[in-house]
Amino acid sequence: MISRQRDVPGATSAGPLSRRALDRLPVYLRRLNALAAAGTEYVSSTELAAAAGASRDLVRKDLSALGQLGRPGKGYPVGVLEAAIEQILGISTHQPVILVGAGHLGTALVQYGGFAARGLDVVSVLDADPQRVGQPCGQLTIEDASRAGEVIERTGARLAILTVPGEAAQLAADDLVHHGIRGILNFAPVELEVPEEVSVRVVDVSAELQLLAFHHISGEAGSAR
Amino acid sequence: MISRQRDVPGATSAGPLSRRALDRLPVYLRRLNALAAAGTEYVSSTELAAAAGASRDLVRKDLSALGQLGRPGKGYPVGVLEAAIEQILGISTHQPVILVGAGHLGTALVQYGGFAARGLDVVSVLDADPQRVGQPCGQLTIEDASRAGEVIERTGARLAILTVPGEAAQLAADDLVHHGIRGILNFAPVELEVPEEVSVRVVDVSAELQLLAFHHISGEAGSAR
DNA sequence: TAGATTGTTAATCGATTAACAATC
DNA sequence: TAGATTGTTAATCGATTAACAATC
Repeated sequence: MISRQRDVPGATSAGPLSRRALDRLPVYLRRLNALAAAGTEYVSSTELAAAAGASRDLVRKDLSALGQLGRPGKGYPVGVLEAAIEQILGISTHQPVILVGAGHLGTALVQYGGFAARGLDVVSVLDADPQRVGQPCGQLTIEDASRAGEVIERTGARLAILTVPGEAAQLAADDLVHHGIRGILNFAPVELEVPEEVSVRVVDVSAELQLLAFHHISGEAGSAR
Repeated sequence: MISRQRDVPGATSAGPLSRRALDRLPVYLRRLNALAAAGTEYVSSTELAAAAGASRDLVRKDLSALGQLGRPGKGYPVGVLEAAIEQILGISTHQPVILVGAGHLGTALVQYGGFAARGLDVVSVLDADPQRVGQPCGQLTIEDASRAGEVIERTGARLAILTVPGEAAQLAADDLVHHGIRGILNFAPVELEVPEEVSVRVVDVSAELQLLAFHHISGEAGSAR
């Protein structure tokens, strides 16, 4: 179940990125974006550590996997580090994403806007409810979910956000995969069965809140990340 | 930064639960709920493993921390295991939760319904926009975020879901903590600074999607959980 | 009994922290 | 130079897997 370690395609050079390190890259990147906007030139591992809730040793370890980007005594050049992480995460290549399930959650995500800054374009919203088809959702118009094949072909999307009810999720996923989707961000509280070559990430909101409640009850403190 | 290991208060007996094991409990529970509803009496570690995307050895290890609940040759009694996990996660004690930020995402979560089954009641929705105050949101009526103190006192909530824009998140969190909130589920793409005794869990949707895109590009396969 | 499956210990693996020389 | 901070190796820690006797 644990991902096999594998070389990162676009990596400048240097060592392997652990699975956990990879999870932290977007967090570092968010901070770097803010620092770049503010015109800051260098950032220390200590500062990035505070932003990510990690130790500074860990930050240095993570970043050393991208190459020798830092300058002893000064820190890491913001722009260079930003570019290196963006390259690893493939942001330069703008990627089309489709969203299936135009309920409140789907609508929230379409309007969220945070995707564009990360190289991801929501190019189509689909829904199975004929009543919703044709209605606006953000800047887009809701399309018929039964036409997912056409939409995927037209947009070239390989990623999908799935915000349909739990009982509809597996069928929807099957359809998406059948038509070429290779990565699914699943908001339905259901474990999807997909072919080996398809990646799935699960966002289970109630599980998160339940664990938070547990942490709270048991007196656990601090960032429960 | 890593949570200190600590004895679980309501634990029947038995060993310590690792942080990762704790994360898996809600997943097991979801499956157990379904099995119980179907009238199944016993479930094997193999079946739970398939549902959770873990190995069956790991499932047995996790569950052994709850006590010797299984029967060799038969499996785990569904009802007993269900009750044990619910007790650990504190579901029996229904907990009030408030939600701050009644945009699309907040509305989606209020209407989501999956919380109730997990012992969590969304008892109030708040928003800072005077235009929204007084309007309905699911079964509730939106209240004024500036009155968070009164609401928290009235409802006794110690948990909050934060679905406000990123730039408003820290101020909102400060206010909530000031009025007694001790756990925050944060959807804003911002690292919150909170006192040590407050727990925060972050749900960063665009980071998840970005990582998914990365997995996809780099040809990584399978459940990227 | 034979087959299945648990609970637990030991072995492995991966990730984090500690330490420190090298460098600005 | 002195102080700060990186990059990297070794030590520690925690989590997962493997193995197997005990039990239904």
